[in-house]
Amino acid sequence: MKPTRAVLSRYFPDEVVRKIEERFNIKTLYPTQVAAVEKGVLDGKNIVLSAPTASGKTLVAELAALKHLLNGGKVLYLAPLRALASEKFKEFKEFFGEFGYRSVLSTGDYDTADPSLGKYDVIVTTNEKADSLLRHSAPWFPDVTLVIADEVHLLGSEKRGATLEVLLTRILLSEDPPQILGLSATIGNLEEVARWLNATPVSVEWRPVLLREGVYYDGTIFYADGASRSVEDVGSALANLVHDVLREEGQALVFSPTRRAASSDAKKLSVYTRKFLRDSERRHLKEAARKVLSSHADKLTNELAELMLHGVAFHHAGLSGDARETVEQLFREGFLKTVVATPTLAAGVNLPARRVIITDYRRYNVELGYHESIPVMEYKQMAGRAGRPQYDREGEAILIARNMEEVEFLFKRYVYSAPETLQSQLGSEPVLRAQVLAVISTESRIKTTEDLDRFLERTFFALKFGTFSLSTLSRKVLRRLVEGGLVELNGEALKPTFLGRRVAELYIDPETALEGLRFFNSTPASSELAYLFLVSKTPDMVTLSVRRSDYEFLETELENRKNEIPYQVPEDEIEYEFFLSYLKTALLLSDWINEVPEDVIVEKYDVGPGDIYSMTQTAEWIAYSLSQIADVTGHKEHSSRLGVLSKRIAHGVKEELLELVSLRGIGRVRARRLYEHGYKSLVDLILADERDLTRIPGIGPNLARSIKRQLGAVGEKEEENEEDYGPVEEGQLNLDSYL
DNA sequence: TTCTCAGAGATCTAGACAGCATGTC
DNA sequence: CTAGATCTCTGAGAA
Repeated sequence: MKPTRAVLSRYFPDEVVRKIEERFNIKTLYPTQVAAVEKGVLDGKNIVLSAPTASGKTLVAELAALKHLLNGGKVLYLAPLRALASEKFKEFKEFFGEFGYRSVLSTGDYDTADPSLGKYDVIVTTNEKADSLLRHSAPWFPDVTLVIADEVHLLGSEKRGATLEVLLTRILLSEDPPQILGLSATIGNLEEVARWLNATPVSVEWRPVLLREGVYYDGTIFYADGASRSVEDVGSALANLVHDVLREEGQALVFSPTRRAASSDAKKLSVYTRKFLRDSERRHLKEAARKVLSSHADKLTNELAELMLHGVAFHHAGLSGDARETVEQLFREGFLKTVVATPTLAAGVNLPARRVIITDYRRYNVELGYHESIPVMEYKQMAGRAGRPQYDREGEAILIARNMEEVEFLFKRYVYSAPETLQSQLGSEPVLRAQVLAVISTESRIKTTEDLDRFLERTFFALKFGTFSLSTLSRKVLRRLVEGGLVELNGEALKPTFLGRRVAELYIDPETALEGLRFFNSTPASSELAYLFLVSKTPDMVTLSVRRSDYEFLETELENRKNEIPYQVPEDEIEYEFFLSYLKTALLLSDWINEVPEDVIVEKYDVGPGDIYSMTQTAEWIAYSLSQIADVTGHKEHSSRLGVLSKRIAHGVKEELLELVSLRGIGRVRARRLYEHGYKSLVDLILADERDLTRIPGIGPNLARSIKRQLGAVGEKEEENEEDYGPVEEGQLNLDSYL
């Protein structure tokens, strides 16, 4: 810890330092921040900073950014998750706003028009969004003088690592490369990653709250420091650990390996958590539960609401976004005593708790078909959530062992182990295929295979494995792209086709486009289900797994609607299962756009509202992209059908409601009600009496007024959008006020 | 005849980025 | 170093 002034006065004018000290009450700097400054973040040096969660990495980023802003620079901040991006955006808006600089957020689900991004000083995006913006040749990019890559260890992620790797490679190779600040969890090969980024590695282990790691077995917590603690036996191991910390007015964050385990653990714990609730807390929780249920009335949400009344909740991706946020907030405010989560919360938003409990170190891997131990890095991420900086003197991360030998094993495997080394994920063919197409399509400097090789030489993969294997693989990948008509290769000369460029811009997997083309070329304009099946079959779509109990209904549907599906039913058993899972996915989407209620879909397909949301969102994007691909390749009929379908998926409605649903505040349910009451078009609504509208259930006076206002302002709509407020919440309608 | 319950066998398993044009119940 | 919690089916015995 050092006085802020002592460290910063060299770099910032007095009034800036004063503002940091006084306005933000930062009187001293953490070791993390001191170390980063000493290694040269503020001197423009590339840095990869590895430090625990909550050890002050964000302030390092803010200081570095501020330095650039004061010099007239521009900052690009990359986050791996939308939720993280929007969390940082809020922080930055406040911090940089104080100095007169403007921040924007741009992610897939929340976007401002691209050109206007250039007006801002700090641009916050997800990695993929930044990549996409670059593919659309963001005109402001050359002005960026600092790139901050948060959670760079994502580089090692099988699914998404390559995007970040290629994005960073592009940045490294850009004409006038910006400073790079990488922020990372602890990794095994920090030096290597730093070397790749021309950066100085800075590793700090300091935390603002002491972390004690331990393993529990049979009534005792064994700590890494040799101490131990007896825990009162109230039931199971998990119950004991939770009860023990609640008794001392702490909170517990429990990690369970599956959704089912999370909700069943939460249920078992409710007996204990409820005892620690005060009346006022109980009332608050009741209100919150009511609110959660007002937007989703399905099985899963009901289960959650019921548990919330007892001071516990589960948290996983099946929950709707607002339910998840509610749980996070209630836990932060102390109303919920315990949250049981799947790994969503391990890498997502920071939700610290006095005691973190990891119930199982194994996780089932569907691809491998067996349980594997979770990586050390993931354990460290979960453990790092222990201890709330303002409230707890120390935090505890406890693994549960089932016998004495396992206690020892867990210490060795997790507590005392260093995290794994990061591996480049660029070496897999499908991954490289998409990236190579993107690079060829959008990097104007890449005109020959030699240029491509030179680019690939600069990747993290090449640093580690040399160029040879990558260039061999890239030739193979190129051949495939040429065959697919996405790239033209004349001798050494390399050029994207129009289609290829479009695929890169749409951000879809080249295989998705090729799958679409095969469909368009072999099938005349088709049924709704055919298109949905196509969307589901695409590698960009997440498909539902087929359960034993699904066979019956899937096979009947298949029998009845075989003629609607322009694909052969495969003989091969494994292929057949894939086929059924595409069918199941297509059927869910079909129910969705035919206005089957959400709670019915939840029951029928055994998914949560959050799953429906993410599936429909993905399907909408793919359907739109495929309609674009059809358009570009001259399949007009396919294109227009897919275009309509995409809109229907977005809103979950039949075609006849598309017009109504364009109104703000009107979704699938209210649109249907309006329709049933005879308001079938916007014109009907223009002619309608405002008071008559309020008689329709679900439409109150505020909403009725809003509808009329929107319709009256049709001609002035442009004006409304003209003024750019950035992604600010105030711009949103508060729908609660309609109810 | 119907219900209940124990035991055996079968089943199932985390997460979440992107386009484009505007906003759920 | 490791699969285990939950669902479903079946059949025996009770009501």
